[in-house]
Amino acid sequence: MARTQGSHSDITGPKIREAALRLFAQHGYAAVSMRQIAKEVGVQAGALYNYTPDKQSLLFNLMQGHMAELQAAWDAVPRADGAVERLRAFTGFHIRFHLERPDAVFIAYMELRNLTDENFIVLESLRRDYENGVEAILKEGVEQRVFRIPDTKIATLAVIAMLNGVNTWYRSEGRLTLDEVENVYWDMVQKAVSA
Amino acid sequence: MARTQGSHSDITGPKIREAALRLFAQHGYAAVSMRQIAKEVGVQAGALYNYTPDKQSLLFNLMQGHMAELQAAWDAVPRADGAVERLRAFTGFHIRFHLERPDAVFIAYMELRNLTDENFIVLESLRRDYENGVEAILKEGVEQRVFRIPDTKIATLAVIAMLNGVNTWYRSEGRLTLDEVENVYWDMVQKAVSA
DNA sequence: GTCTATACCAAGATAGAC
DNA sequence: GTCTATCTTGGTATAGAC
Repeated sequence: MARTQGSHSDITGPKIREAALRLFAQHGYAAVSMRQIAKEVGVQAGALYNYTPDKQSLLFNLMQGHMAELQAAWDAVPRADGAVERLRAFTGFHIRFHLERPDAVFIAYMELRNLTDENFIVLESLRRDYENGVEAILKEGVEQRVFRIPDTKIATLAVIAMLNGVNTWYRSEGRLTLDEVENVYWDMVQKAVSA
Repeated sequence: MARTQGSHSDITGPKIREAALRLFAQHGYAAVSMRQIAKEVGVQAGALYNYTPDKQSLLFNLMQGHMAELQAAWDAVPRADGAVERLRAFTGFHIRFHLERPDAVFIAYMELRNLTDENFIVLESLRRDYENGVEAILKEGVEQRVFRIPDTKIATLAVIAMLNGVNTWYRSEGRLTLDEVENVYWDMVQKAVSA
């Protein structure tokens, strides 16, 4: 018979984060109760408070962790030669990273409004850092005369918005492989910013 | 002294829709209570139920109304000559229509998960109709050899995702006029699908 | 058509036993 | 670290008076 009591701090913590991530993505932060999360994990609601001071912190930590991972992963991608190749690398990276974490991505974009003002500022700053990295590539390409872009800030947001769209329709069982998806988007991104 | 009781059916109905639209967009459907909506309108919570059978119907009607308006407005745009001009017309239409109704747009994309299964199917169908209209333009352009698009379905979603992005950053007091925004996006859209 | 009052239920969070 | 039990608040929705 399974134990229903005892210490499980090393596994319960991650399980709570996983359950919260999935449930928040599926139903929305406000629509998910602490009791629901606890049920998924297999503990009572009160036990959650050994791992998070409150529901808001749970959300914030998930979002902050996602953005930190995103930035760290992009920073770890080897710097390619020239703006065109760097943009191509970014396109592939961004698509793959996002497709691997649909829940975290969805939450990071959708639950900003449910953050406290304090937490919101932190997330906005992380998002801006990431965007600035992309804009730097576009600016570089404009200087090198390989891109022609009326407004690099808007183009940055447009490229990211376009790439994020892949999460709304891609299914791994679908007709296209990841490589094909990447190529289709790269074709569009590249032409969109081309000189 | 202001009346606190009496009949106001002709103004209360629209006021409820406006308040719900704004509050849902700002905080999310699940996070907004009927009491909050009532307070904005200036009535008691119970009075809302003279206008909607329940909270879910209120959301559904807002979303359905928005999509119906969107489709009707696009259908009313005069059909331009050739795929390129039609796509340009679409780009301008889509940007302007969406910027005029940021709250409704936000809800239409974000609150799908809070619809009942039945209502979700209806909305998805309306969304697909709209997308198909865009894809038809792209296909036409491919046939006429003015566009070169590896996958018209993906390109449709990519173009719409890119254009929707404008709602996340545009402010009417900002440095760009609507015409300039339109031109910047048209430059990117046109190049992205170009042959 | 709106009010007040309320039924009923579920939420977040805490206390104290084990 | 988890449990059970509970406090307090606020949710949707309804009933009946005006």
